[in-house]
Amino acid sequence: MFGLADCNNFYASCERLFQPRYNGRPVVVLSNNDGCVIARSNEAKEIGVKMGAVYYQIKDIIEQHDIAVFSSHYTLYGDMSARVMTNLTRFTPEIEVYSIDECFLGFSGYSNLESYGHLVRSTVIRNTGIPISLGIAPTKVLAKVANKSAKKTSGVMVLDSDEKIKSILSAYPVEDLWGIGRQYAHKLIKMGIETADQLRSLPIDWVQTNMTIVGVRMWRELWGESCIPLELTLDRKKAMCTSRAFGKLTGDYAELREATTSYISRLAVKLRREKCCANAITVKLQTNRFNPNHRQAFPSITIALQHPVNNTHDLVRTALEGLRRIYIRGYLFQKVEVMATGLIPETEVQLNMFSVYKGNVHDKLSEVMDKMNSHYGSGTLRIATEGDKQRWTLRREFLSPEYTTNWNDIIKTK
DNA sequence: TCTGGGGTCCTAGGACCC
DNA sequence: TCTGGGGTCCTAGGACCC
Repeated sequence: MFGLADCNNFYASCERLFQPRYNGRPVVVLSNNDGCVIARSNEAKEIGVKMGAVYYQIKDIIEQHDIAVFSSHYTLYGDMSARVMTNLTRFTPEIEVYSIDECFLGFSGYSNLESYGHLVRSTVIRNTGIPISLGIAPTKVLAKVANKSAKKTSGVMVLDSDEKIKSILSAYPVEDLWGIGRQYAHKLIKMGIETADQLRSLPIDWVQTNMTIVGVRMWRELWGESCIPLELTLDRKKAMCTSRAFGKLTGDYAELREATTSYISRLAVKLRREKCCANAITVKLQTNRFNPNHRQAFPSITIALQHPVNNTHDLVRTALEGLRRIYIRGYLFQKVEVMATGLIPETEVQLNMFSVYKGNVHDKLSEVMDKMNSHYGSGTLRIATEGDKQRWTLRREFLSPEYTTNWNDIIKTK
C-alpha cells in the first residue's frame, strides 16, 4: 500500500503558524512580485478567492473580507517542509519527497492502516503545527485520490477494497486526477468522460493512442495495478534554471546585465551545491505577454561551453555573451531566464581536447565567494556587473519575518 | 502600474553511423 | 530501369506536476 501525505494549504498554514491571530481567518499567499494568489486558507477558499487570481484585480474582495495577505517566503516554507518530512520518516523507512508539501510513503506489510494513519497525522500536527491529510491506497494514483477525499473527511482515508475505490472514483472529477491536465481534461470531457471511473472504463488501446504510455500507466493504476514505483533515491537533476520577473518592466541594457549577472550567479551557486557542472547555458528574454499593446519578443539563445563548468566567472561571462546577442533595443522586457543544461557530476568532467584548463573545475574564486557569502550573508561578495542599485528586483510588500532561519527574527516571549 | 517559478517525461522526426 | 537495413543520438514540441 502507498500513502500520500499532503500539507493542507501549505504556504498559508506556514504563515499562520507564527501569527495565530489569523487562525480561523482568511489568509492568502501571493506569488513572486505579489502577482497572483498561490495559496489560500479554507476560509479564503470559502469566500471564493480562486487559485491564480490576480492580486490587483481582487483587492476589493480582500479589503471587504479582511483577508490577510502575505508575499511568498520560500526560506520559511522550505524549512517547515523539512520538519514535516523529518517527522514522517519516523513512520516508515520508505519515503519519497515529491514536492515541498507532499510525500509518498511505502506501507507494504503494514496492518491497521486506518488507525496508523491517524497516528501519523496527529503526530505531525502536534510536532510541527502544520495540518496534513493522508490518503492510503494500493497505487500512487489512487493514494492521490484518497488524499483528496481525506481532506473532506477526517483527514485520513484508506481505500482498501474494490467497492470503496469504485464508489470514490464514480464521484471523482476526471480533471482532478494526477496526470490529467488542462488539455486531456478538455478532450475527455468533450467525449463525455467526466469521472475517473468513466476514464478507467475506456479501452486501453484508446488510452495508449491518445495519452501515450503515461496515460496507460495511470489507467492501470486506477484499476489497482501499481506501475509507478516509489523513488527512494534522488536522481541527479538534468537541468537547472533561475528565472524571475522584474519588479518593473525594463528595456535598459545595463539593468538587464545586472539581472542576468545576478541570476546566473545564483544558478552557479546552485550548481556547486549540487556538485554538478553545466555543458550549456540558455539565456532568454521575455516581454509582458499579458499586455497586447506592447510589442512582444521572446528571444533566446543556447551557448555550449568549451567544457562543463560551475564557476561563477565563466558562467557569468557566457550568460552575458548570450544576453548581448539576443538583446533587442526598443522592447520592454519583463523577465530574464537563465538555464543550465547537460548537467553532469563534478567528478566526471571531461576536458575538451584543446582546452587549456589548469586545476579542477572548482575555481578558488568561487570557493571563496561561497564561503564569504554563507558566513556574512548572501550577496556580500558578488560580481560587479550585478550593480548595487538593483531597481529591477522583486516586489515583496507583505513579507513575513524569517522566524526559523534568522536569529534576528526569532520570536521573543516575555 | 500590477498576471510565478522550477522541473519531468514522452514522442516524432531528422541527422548520422556502419 | 534500378536505390537497404538496422541502429543511435539529439532536438523541438507537447503534455504533465507542484
